Amino acid sequence: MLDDELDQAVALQGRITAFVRAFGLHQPDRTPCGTPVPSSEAHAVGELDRDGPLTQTALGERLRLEKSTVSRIVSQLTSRGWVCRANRDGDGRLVWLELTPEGRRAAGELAVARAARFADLLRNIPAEQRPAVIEALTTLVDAADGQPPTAEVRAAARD
Amino acid sequence: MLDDELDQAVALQGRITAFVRAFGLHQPDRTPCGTPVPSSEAHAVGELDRDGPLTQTALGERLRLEKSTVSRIVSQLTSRGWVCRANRDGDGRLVWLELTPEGRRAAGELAVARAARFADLLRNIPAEQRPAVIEALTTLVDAADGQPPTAEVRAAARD
DNA sequence: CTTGTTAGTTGTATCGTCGAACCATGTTGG
DNA sequence: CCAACATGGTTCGACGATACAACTAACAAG
Repeated sequence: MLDDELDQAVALQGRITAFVRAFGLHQPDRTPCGTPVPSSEAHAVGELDRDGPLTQTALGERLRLEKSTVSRIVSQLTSRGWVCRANRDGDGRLVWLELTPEGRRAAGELAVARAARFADLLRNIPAEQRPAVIEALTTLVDAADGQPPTAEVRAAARD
Repeated sequence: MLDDELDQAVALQGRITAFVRAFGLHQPDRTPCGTPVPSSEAHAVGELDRDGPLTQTALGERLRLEKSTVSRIVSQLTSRGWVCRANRDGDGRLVWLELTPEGRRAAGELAVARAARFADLLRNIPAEQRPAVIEALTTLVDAADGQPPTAEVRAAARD
């Protein structure tokens, strides 16, 4: 590995770390809404709002979460009355998740709150640099997708 | 707000969300090392390794964590024998944190492991785009710093 | 109908963080 | 000089987020 590459890797690491801290991704953010909503639930609701009814595994793949974790999140959402678990005819094992009208309303409010947060962030980026930043993030996501931190990878990395 | 800006905000949000998921920032990552080290401890050690002895509040500011959280992390690190708490002469309230030789060794190993992770990421970014990505992240950190998610801000956002 | 697979659930463990209450130790103004 | 305030840390209790393992129910083949 060239020194130049090593320098770049170090820089990348520093920037990402700094961003995580500066943007508060560490913190157990209670997303604002009528009642405070845990962010994991907010993510799930957002996904269901965008991509219609999903099974739990499908939702888990989108969120990159373990099925057990998804099951718990969904339980919380149903007890909130935002999601309904349905067994459509066909495969009896599948649990189809769909937002209730309440859930759709909540999803809308959450989307607004989130948008405001990101609009603030955007406002602090000089206008002429915005496209470049968005472009760069796209590149970064693609790069991260190339080395998905699945359970196997993480387990291997631990050894 | 212009529609264009709104579109950009939505794009930004999507990219950041995608990156968080793709890079696994959600997951309780046990950083590899001799023994698995919780990532919060790894961050603290890294900071102490870079910026010499620090007081706990100083460390907390760097990590953007509450003093109670820092106290707990430091306790774990001292019980690991990686950090020593010292009371220098002067202000008797201050607790100065310094890595032990063991701690410095561990910090080195952790740095290597982390560097490998980011080198992998870098390798998935086309070489000619790397400087642009790093530059964009710098811009993003600055933007995030402009609206630091401190306790007051988060509390205000909740209301 | 037995064997194997797949979708979800539940139990257990760990990590990560905050806020409030509390205790020292300093600092400052009367 | 001492009372009142400020500051750095610690402890306690709570909650969020996640994983893995063991289990059940439903399906799929042979």
